[in-house]
Amino acid sequence: MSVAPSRLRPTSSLHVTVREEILKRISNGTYQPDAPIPSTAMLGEEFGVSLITIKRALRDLQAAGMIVSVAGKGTYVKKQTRILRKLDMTAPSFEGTTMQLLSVTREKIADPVMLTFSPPREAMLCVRKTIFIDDMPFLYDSTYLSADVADEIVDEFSERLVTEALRRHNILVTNTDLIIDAAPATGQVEDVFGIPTGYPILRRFYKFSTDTADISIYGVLQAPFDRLSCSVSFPARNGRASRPGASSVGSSKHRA
Amino acid sequence: MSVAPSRLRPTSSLHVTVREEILKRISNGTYQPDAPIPSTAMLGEEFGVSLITIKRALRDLQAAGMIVSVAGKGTYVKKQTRILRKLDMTAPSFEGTTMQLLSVTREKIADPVMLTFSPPREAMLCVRKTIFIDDMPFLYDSTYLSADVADEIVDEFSERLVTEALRRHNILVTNTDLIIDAAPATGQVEDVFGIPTGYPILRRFYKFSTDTADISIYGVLQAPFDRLSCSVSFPARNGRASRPGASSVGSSKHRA
DNA sequence: GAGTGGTCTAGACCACCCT
DNA sequence: GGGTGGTCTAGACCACTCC
Repeated sequence: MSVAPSRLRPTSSLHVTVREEILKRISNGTYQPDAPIPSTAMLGEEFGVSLITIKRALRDLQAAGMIVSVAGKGTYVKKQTRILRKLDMTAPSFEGTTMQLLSVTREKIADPVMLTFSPPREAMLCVRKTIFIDDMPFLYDSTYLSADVADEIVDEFSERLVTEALRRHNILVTNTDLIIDAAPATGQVEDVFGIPTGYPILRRFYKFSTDTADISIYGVLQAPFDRLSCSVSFPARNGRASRPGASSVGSSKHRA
Repeated sequence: MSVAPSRLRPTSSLHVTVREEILKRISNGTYQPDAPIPSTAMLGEEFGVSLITIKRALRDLQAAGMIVSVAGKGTYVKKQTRILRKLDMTAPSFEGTTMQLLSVTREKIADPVMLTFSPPREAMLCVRKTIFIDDMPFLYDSTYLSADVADEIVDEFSERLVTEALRRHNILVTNTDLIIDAAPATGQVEDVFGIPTGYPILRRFYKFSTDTADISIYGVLQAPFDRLSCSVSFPARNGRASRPGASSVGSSKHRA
């Protein structure tokens, strides 16, 4: 948007033109955050296009996280608030952090990304929970534990962050492996965050190796793209390296 | 999909049922990678639903990166090949890496995420390029340089990776700041990768500080979610930390 | 009950590809 | 020319919210 506007002519299809016009109105403040935009009927009349074309444009804007439609009420401009977190900061405990246990099951790890950690192939204990910040769902966590050692600390995992739970049991994390990727929302994450299918998600797969034999923790943290991003720093790549993750980029919120 | 199938009844709408059925056929091999699936007309007949319902389902599958539709030809199952890269590994130079310069412009940095690096507010030199691996576009790079110092090395930047160009000029990187996030594809990235609007993108914002005064490099690397993911490791979080980024997760390809 | 968004349908035109 | 996907239309039903 900031690049190559190319607003010479309606570049292509009708619904794109409509979408970009609405986007423009959001950018320039014609449509205010948290306020409803005109109904599909009104927009259809204004633009002189059919309803489904309007709806198509709105659907795309929803997929881009710009608006939220509530059936029976209206369509609202989404207020953008994103949290920036340090990657190495595994136990941040922001103020206002709460969590809600969703399920505890026995499952084999099937996710192809997580399999690159070469986890045990047996069924493991799987704890799923939602992490809220200021009563807004920000993270969806799936933690996998070796089934045999987990019984005594499973309660801990359902109320605390993984790293916090480990620390409380005096288990030392010797190594943290992370894989970060993006993915379209599917299944349970859609419900947890109330987002449409295909909505971009930031995923952080983790493997915590510990000094205690047989205890390795695997899992994924997932967040909608507009809620969370993460930062790292690598000081002095040549010569002697120092503490990883010490960042000059502070943890903060910013408008996107 | 691997979680909570809940296939008791058609959970919800028709297009969802159709989508999941097609997804199932892709999973179980009924529809093979790189092979065309039946036309919308045939699918519509088979499922006994209207064409636009089929098209809706296919559009969602496209947004999820499962299929590719080519107008006038057909719809194909996408072969999943993803590259895993280490985060700290800024100059990998894989075999088969080529790049194509797209533009060199003077621009102010406007992206709100990049502004968290607090870059200079003046117009900077902006070099945009596409990075190919095995003739497939994998990365879209936008690099911002201080306009005054860049003239002599701008050619370098258009043919090489940022870090390589710096090394060739004996400029030492003293600090690397990264911000990783996900975002829906918009504008130029859609064209570069041939992906639809809203397609999940993995973004890696970077800031390279150097030992040479006044030279800091800012930029973004963007890749479709199904092409690239990245890994880091943090050994020994307590006590003395050692080399950052030394990873037990190898660089490799895997099927998703 | 009026208004909203979500879904579904039947039918149409176009641009494109392949034969 | 026949097949494909992409777009657009008009019209309909539903579930929901708000008054």
